Amino acid sequence: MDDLETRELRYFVAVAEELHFGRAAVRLGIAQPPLSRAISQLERRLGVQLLERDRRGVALTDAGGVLLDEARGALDAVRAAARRTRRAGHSKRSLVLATKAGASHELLQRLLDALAREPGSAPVDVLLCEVGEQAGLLRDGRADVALMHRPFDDLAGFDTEDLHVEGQVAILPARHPLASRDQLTLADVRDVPGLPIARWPRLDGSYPDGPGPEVRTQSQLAQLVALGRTLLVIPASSRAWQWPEHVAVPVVDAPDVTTVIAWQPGSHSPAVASLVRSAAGLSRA
Amino acid sequence: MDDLETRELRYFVAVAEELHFGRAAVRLGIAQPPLSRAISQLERRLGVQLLERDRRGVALTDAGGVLLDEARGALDAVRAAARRTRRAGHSKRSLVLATKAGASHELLQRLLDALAREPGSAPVDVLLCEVGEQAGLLRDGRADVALMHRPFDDLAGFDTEDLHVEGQVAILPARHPLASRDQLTLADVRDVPGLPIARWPRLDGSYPDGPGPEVRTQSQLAQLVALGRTLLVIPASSRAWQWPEHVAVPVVDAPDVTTVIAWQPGSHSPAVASLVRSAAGLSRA
DNA sequence: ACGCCGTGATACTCCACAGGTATCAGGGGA
DNA sequence: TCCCCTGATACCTGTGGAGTATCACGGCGT
Repeated sequence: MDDLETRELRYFVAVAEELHFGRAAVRLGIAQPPLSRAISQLERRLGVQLLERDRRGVALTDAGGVLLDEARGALDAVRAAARRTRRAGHSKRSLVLATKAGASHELLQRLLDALAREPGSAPVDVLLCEVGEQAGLLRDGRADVALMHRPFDDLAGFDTEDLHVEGQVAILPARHPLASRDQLTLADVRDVPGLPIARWPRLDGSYPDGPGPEVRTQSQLAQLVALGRTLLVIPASSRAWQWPEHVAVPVVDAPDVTTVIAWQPGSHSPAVASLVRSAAGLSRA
Repeated sequence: MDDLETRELRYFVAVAEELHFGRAAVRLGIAQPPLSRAISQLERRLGVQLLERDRRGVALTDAGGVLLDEARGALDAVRAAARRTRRAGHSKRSLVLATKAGASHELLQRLLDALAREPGSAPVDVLLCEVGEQAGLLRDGRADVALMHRPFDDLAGFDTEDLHVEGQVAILPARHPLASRDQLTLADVRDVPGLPIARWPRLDGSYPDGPGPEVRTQSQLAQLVALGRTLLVIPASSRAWQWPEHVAVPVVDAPDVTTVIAWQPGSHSPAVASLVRSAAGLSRA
């Protein structure tokens, strides 16, 4: 019962994602026949059919779906091992903190200040990323800790510590009728004529239906807001990237947003532990 | 920047654990020279020194320590991928539930009864294991869910749902002076003459100092209790494996024990989800 | 109806590299 | 001093991963 090699997992993930041997082979930088052989050998080794080949394309079996999930996780773990080891060895003892660009700006500022004052703490590199990217960065070792936001981000599989709770505000052009109100409800901001809420892609890259503009990055969104083309409901602290000609109005019944610091469980790294302790202490102060 | 292969990780873990190339090679079933080469190639690939070879043995560098941690996790993930895929394919749609032998007996009974009554739920295989084994079983895919006990078990890295909270009791021979009390404190049961508390091995296999007998398995412990050689403080529900000539006295200031059901986060398996839902519903009823 | 394209599978060839054996180098301990 | 035990080196061998060429087959165009 010997272990699978990461090469086999990598090959399978490519085929399972492309559902096409030829394209998967190109993506992997090898020829198609070795890939075919590798996959059928993998199926033989596992004693399980992973792919349904009816001509014109390929489909995943149930077992194949399970392996796709598991293999992604396993590959992330292998890559994290390499990344963390390299960083530990190159003895830049710095930690990488991932956070959504623009979010929790003030909290981050205070955290970095506090760490700078703390003697003997590792230097922190800040890695600004797009929405939802943090989980992947943590999982494959490109980041050591991340600031994430409940209930938006998926915290499954991480250890977390709550840092900050806040309400949400709606961002509106200053001259908009709703902008003069001193509070709003979710009902008020749903289906505002001329200010539809932007649509983010699903995991598979497709967009839900609706009137709002399609958006993939925070900077796209920021520009649409500046143009007065979309309405935004965001945590109060995100106003750090404020637009001068817009106002923020509290949305009283929007769910509270908790900023948490997240890290890989079982990390055993004293540097991570001490950073988390500093952050937690900060929020209690 | 190609990925590490599981073979390399396996080799490194063997050397790092044995701190001896020869023994590691035997354990891996290969000769020593290829192992030496594989490790130094791994060091070259990572650009990091992993081992300090001063003649007479080998020591881990800091980076080596990091890799040992990470590699164990990565190997578990790879093995879990293979195990779960095999099980998914062989279409015995059963789930494996791991639990400490003897613990939470009544809760387990009710859970299994409830699942048996539930139409369309997957059959459950119960895997009885020793103290602390559950985490490893979940991590490498030998089990799908586990009953674990806070604060005893390390729940880091798992999703959990609380099922049951209970106090702890001391198990004493019926004729012991303390047995007639209707409650005890931790101070009462510490250093009871003639009834020292058993010592469990540490992670490295060594035992802490103390007067109590050394113990590795639950059945060893059960026998020592039956012989009246040791005193036991355990969750009240564990009395399911009761000894007729012993009594259980509540220890009022011992920390409460919470029985939780734990699973791998991001499991995406509907069978696991429905089992957890059943269990959670059970505890609310 | 026929032939063409695009799919994945096979047949074979080749060489890179994992693994084996033999041996070296050096530091402690008897 | 010698010997043993450590890990490293040198060199050889065979497996198997990867390449090229080709097949088998179904859909679809004309």
